[in-house]
Amino acid sequence: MEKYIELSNLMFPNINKTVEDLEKLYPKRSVEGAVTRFAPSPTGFLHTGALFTSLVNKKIASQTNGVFYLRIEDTDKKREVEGSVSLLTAEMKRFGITTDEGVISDTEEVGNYGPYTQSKREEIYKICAKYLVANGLAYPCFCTSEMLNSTRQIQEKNKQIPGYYGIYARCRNISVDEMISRIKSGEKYIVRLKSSGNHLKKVSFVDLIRGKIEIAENDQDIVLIKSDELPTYHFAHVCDDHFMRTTHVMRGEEWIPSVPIHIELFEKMGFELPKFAHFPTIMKLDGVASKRKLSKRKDKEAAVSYFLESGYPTDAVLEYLLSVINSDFEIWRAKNPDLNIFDFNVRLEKMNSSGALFDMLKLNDISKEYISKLTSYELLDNILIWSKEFNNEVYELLNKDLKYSLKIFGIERDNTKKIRKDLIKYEDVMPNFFYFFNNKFEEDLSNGYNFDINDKITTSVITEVLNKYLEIYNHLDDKDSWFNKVKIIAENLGFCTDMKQYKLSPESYIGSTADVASIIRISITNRKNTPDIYSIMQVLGESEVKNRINKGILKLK
RNA sequence: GGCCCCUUGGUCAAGCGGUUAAGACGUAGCCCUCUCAAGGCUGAAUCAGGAGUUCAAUUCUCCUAGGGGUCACCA
Repeated sequence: MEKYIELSNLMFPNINKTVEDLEKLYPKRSVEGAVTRFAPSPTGFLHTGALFTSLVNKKIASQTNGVFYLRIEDTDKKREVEGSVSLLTAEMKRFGITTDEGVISDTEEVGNYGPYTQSKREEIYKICAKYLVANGLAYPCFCTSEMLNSTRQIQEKNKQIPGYYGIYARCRNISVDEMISRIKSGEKYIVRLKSSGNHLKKVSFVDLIRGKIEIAENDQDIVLIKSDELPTYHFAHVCDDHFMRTTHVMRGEEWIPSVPIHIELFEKMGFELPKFAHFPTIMKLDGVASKRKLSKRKDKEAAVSYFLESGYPTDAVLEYLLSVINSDFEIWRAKNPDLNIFDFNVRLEKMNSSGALFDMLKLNDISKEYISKLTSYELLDNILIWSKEFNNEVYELLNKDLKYSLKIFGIERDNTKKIRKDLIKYEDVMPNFFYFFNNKFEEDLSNGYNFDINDKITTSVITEVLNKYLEIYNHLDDKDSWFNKVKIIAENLGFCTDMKQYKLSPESYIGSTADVASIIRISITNRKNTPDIYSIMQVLGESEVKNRINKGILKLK
């Protein structure tokens, strides 16, 4: 016993605080709700799966009046990407994933359980490691990575479980005296757990999503403190979640296999075990039959920045995520179309435990629906905000004449139940509405008109329609009289004005009223699918409408 | 390969021993219609396979298969 204490003092000469001191410094919280956290590594960007993890962690805390905090796990200095933390916090904020505590920017944090950045918690980990060494539960390991590699090769050759355990854990059997003298002589070492687990026995724990899970006990003498003096994930997780008083550890399912390590660590430290929940992975179909994790390199939708850049409303993305993973969200949404997404109660036990495929089509539908509910004011506002950041051309165009822009978005939107759903994301504005801007329209026209309706509608028919239309066009007409005039043109030129009739014998006519309308639509917008032509003309104004029709006639000659 | 997790239509997903096996997206058709849409209606399409338990199995148990994850001084 004495020897272990001597060893621990030798290994951690500058550590004077004890685990008891930490217990006092970070007392049990008085909140009765769940204490949850989101603990990403600063490796560059917010992953879509991570957005989901943070959403659920936040929800579980807020639903129970608990605490949700952000911790940065930066113990791997090699993988760290500069600027990640500010990007991460900014992106979370954009999606409304606000925290009660923890890191809030790359320089600031709030709360009494910090620091919330692991690299600043070195002393805490060392206090804990020293405790373990002093009690003979951890030891210094002098093995070099070459030695480790060669034993791994031997193990693989002999088809044995790889790793540092049993007879392969050679440093665990070195006498304490020898450890002390080797350290004194300046030999380099790391700190390992002295595992007492048995691989043939099982540990079980209750996963809040999956129920009881049984796995073999950990028997590996895993690394606690690396040669850079920072802890490994496992050790940091146990120390942090204990002293930050996390009650619910909720993370991706890739952590399930290492839970036995964590359980052993919690027990050796004498810490109470938190509750665990492991989320399924969001997958993507790769080829025909095989699935894989969303990957940043292959899938644009793996990074939440993609949704931001293309202008998906952030709530639509969250809504999609919830609908993918939580069974009754869509039913709730149907019943409560106007409630905020954060009013939905997430229930872990209702969460699906199998990995879901990311379905862009479904996201698009949700997003379309979301945008269709906005008023023209809200839409313009959102697009202005989006374009200012991501598409300057759109911003300039819309901002030049706000009244005009508002009119564009008002078409078939305000005061109507028949709202169009042309926009999936804000990025779609220009492809859909370019023709409201003369220079954009001209640009589009440089590839020619696309009057491709049917074989009987030749250039001369089109010219005739346009000429007639110009004759009768009156900008002051209301919608009904305007359409009546269109019908008259159609009738005079041999088009069928009765759709039913036309469907019965299309061969007896050049086309239908619909085709006449198409001709007018194309001459004004060069598109076959647009909102109501009458409304478009009203927004464009009389002279521009005449101008465009004249231009069409000229170009066709 | 060992261990772990998962498996209801094309996708997401209700279901928790007896159901005509919800719903959404997508898809096909029809209706509405003065254009483009929007909307409405209808249809096609699912319990991975095999044993067992049971009067009864999508539901419980076991096996097989498939998919995914994990086996670092990375998280």
